[in-house]
Amino acid sequence: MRNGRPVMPRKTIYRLSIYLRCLVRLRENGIGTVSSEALAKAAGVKSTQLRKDLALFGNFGTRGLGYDVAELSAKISGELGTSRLQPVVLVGVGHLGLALLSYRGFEKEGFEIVGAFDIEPNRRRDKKITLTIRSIDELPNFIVESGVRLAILSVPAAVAQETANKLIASGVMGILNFAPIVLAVPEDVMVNNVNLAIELENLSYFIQG
Amino acid sequence: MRNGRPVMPRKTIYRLSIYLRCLVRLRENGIGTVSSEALAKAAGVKSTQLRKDLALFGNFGTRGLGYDVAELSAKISGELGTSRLQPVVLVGVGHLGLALLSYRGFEKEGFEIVGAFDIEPNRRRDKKITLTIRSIDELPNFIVESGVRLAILSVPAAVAQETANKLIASGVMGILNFAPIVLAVPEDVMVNNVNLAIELENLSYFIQG
DNA sequence: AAATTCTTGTGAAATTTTTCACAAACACTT
DNA sequence: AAGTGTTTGTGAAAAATTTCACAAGAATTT
Repeated sequence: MRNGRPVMPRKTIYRLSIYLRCLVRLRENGIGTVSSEALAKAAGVKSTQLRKDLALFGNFGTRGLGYDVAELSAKISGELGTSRLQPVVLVGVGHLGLALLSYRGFEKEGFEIVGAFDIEPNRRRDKKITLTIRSIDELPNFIVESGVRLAILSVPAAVAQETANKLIASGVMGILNFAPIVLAVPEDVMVNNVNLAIELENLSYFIQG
Repeated sequence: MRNGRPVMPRKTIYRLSIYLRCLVRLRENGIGTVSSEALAKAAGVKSTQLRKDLALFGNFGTRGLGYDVAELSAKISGELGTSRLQPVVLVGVGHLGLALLSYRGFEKEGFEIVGAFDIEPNRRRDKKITLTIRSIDELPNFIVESGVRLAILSVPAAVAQETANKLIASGVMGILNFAPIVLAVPEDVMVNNVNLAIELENLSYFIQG
């Protein structure tokens, strides 16, 4: 258990995110009710898996009818904790970091980048952005004062571990890591890695033939 | 089996990529031999898992000593099919696509973006890039003629499916998909999804408390 | 060269995750 | 209001993945 709720497998949480996006799309299309079969198909999973996933935190369906799109959206959203806007800091404003800052998708999905940091805040950057880029030195204070718990780490591999250490020391609990190394962190800190080269390598293996 | 080789689980392939990166780092540090215990620790897995993973395609270790870093690197690299440079096309040159083009990390990892396509190739872009951006109309011919099998898809969600269809019709077998939708593809086509909002949502769930 | 230490490779056990199969519950039709 | 059809929720089975435990092999020491 975790805060009185059952801990759900990480895979289930990923799938809940996918279900939620499908539900949002259904709602945009004015669809009020959906069966597990239809929703599962949209999400690319089996219907039994969808039902098992949902069963982990409640019974929301109506037999013979399906799920109420709006209600299920709200339940999943509540479960994921994305009901309200989540603040995030971004550390490392190179090519990738800059793109993430420019990417307007996050806010639509419930996340707001409230601070951007770089070792060289005044370095020349081609793109115009609205958010001020601060020095890494300001990072600890900013995190402590703002209470932000999530960070996007897009610094070079060579400094990723030390930067992560700073983030954690200041109170960050979750790191979305783009640096191609395995970060060593305390077990109550969560790291999700995004490594594009590994994803390509993976594709490359499976299409050989 | 797959071309006479045993098919390995997708998870194993991901881990092989991670092992390979750790090995490269070890070699850079002049380390010639490594035990499964040490390598597993660097990769963030258990040593038995590492050994099981390797056992799927050969026996490379020396009991009492460990693995030869250079030899194991070569074996994994060969298995993953990353021994030679892999060509990739990039479709959709918006914020994210542009960042990926600027990102010099791919070439270092064995991939080369040989073509970039956008529905609006001459749209004003802040960043300077060396690669010519072509019209989407040229996409099918380019893929057929160049024989590229891998694509990075960074177009808006609304046109992702139809763009994927074009790619597949021209012969693309693997798609790294950044659009936040589940693509419907034939079963011999492989899709890896990268969805940053979902990764953040996932972190957000696990740090609540 | 025997003993000791280390480390791999692997069968078996444990765990996790997915899928099956179907009773129970509800909607809709007649 | 009974009958028919649909869809959920779930116990049980199956499959996949991870971990354990240890024999076997090789290096190193004595």
